[in-house]
Amino acid sequence: MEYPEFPDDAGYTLIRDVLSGKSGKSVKIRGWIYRTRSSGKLAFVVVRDSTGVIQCTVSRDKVAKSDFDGASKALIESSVILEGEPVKDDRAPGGWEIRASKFEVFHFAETFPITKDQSDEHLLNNRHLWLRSRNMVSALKIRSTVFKAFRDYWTNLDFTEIQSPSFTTSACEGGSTLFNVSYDDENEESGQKFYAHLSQSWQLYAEATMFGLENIFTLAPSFRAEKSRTRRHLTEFWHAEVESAWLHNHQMMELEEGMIVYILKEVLSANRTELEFLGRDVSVLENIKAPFDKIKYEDVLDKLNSMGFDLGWGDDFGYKEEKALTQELRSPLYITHFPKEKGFYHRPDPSDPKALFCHDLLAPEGYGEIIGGGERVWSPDELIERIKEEDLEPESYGWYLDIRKFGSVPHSGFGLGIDRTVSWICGSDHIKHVIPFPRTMRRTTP
RNA sequence: GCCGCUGUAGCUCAGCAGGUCAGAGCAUCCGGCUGUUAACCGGACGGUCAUCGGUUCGAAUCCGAUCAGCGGCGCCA
Repeated sequence: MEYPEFPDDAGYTLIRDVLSGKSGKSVKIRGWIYRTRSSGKLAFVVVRDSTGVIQCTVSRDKVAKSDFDGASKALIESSVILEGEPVKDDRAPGGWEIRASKFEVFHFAETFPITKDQSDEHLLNNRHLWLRSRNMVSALKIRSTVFKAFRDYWTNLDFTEIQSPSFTTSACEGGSTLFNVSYDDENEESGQKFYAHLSQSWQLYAEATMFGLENIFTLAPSFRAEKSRTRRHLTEFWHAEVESAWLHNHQMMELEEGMIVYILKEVLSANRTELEFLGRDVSVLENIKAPFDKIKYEDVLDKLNSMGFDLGWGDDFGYKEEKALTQELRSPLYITHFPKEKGFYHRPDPSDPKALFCHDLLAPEGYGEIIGGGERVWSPDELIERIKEEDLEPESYGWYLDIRKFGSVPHSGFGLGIDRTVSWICGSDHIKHVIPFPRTMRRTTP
């Protein structure tokens, strides 16, 4: 295969600008073939770039023979460079087309494995190619805005972004969902089963880092070896977490509301086209305003029981319960004051010690939990007591307990599941549709 | 960990009371068409029916095991 020289690097027009009618009389476009049809004298080549798709007509009488031959035989995903006149034409999908005067196929693609007949499995096996699809491109643009908005919101509040390790020996959730990392040769000699775990959350590290910086956040992957096979779970997911000194649970909740509203505002302003391409009902997102409804755990029990469930104090809400609560909602919902068994690190409410100063934020429309957070236990003695109550060993929390011995203060924090949030914003039916290379229990490739 | 499902051509699937059942559409290739909207017309190419074993005169079809994958639950973000 002979490759052409590296083409001119200037003078190209984005397809988005051609479609908006802003371009001049003649434009140069570069991109990839999205669809193609041809007859003996006329080829219709729909070309995409990262900003859109546009139909190009290549007429045998109006271009060099080699250009027409190339346009006729090039397969989907061939890369092309073309010049021509933009024309408003209702016969073209999108309302505009380019009548080509030059049409160069930069690289003839082999037969693209993804055609109109698609299955989940095939698209996952060919994820490295499916990333070119308008679905993936739209979702990833929205995802990028969510990351940026999260970062901007907390930076504007003077929070400091920090990084915590992914290799750790501390568990913050149950040990059953920890990934083990081996250090091959050394393990065999020492008899050690593993070298470290992969982090499930930055929280323990955040509480240590907080004492210097006071207000901090991070954007990082977390790892959970759950055997979960649902549309809401990944084994490697992106975790946006915040920790703040001198802050009560209810104050943290207010900041979170502001964050959600800010993220939505940014996405609506930057990604309306993408939301609409994905078929999202944008009005739902437009109508979300703070403050969100807040309901205590024990009141949720009553509400669910009145809907036909049979729950008592201490029972957890499964997805069925979450779905029942959020299916008809159009705005996020807070649940607070969970039973203290939910987490040893959350601070019990002094006026109701069986319940915690903590909260979950449930996304509406049946999407369910996207945030878990709360006020942390700050008294060293109380923390040790809580660890023992939960049948955990204080010895395994050595340095985490240590930080409480030196000027402990009240503080709160939360974790936001970014992928779940993007999934909700996109109106996606599966979390794996909004991350480039999803990782689940049975898929680590491509 | 538990429950359920799937595996037949490159892709999507049909065929499964066992006996011309190796099929269709799409893709690809060849031919045709000056306006197509993942077009249309004609032709060609294409499969150890996931793997291994069993039942049977005979297995894509029934049974078992294995492998791969998908969905849901519990748990969580």
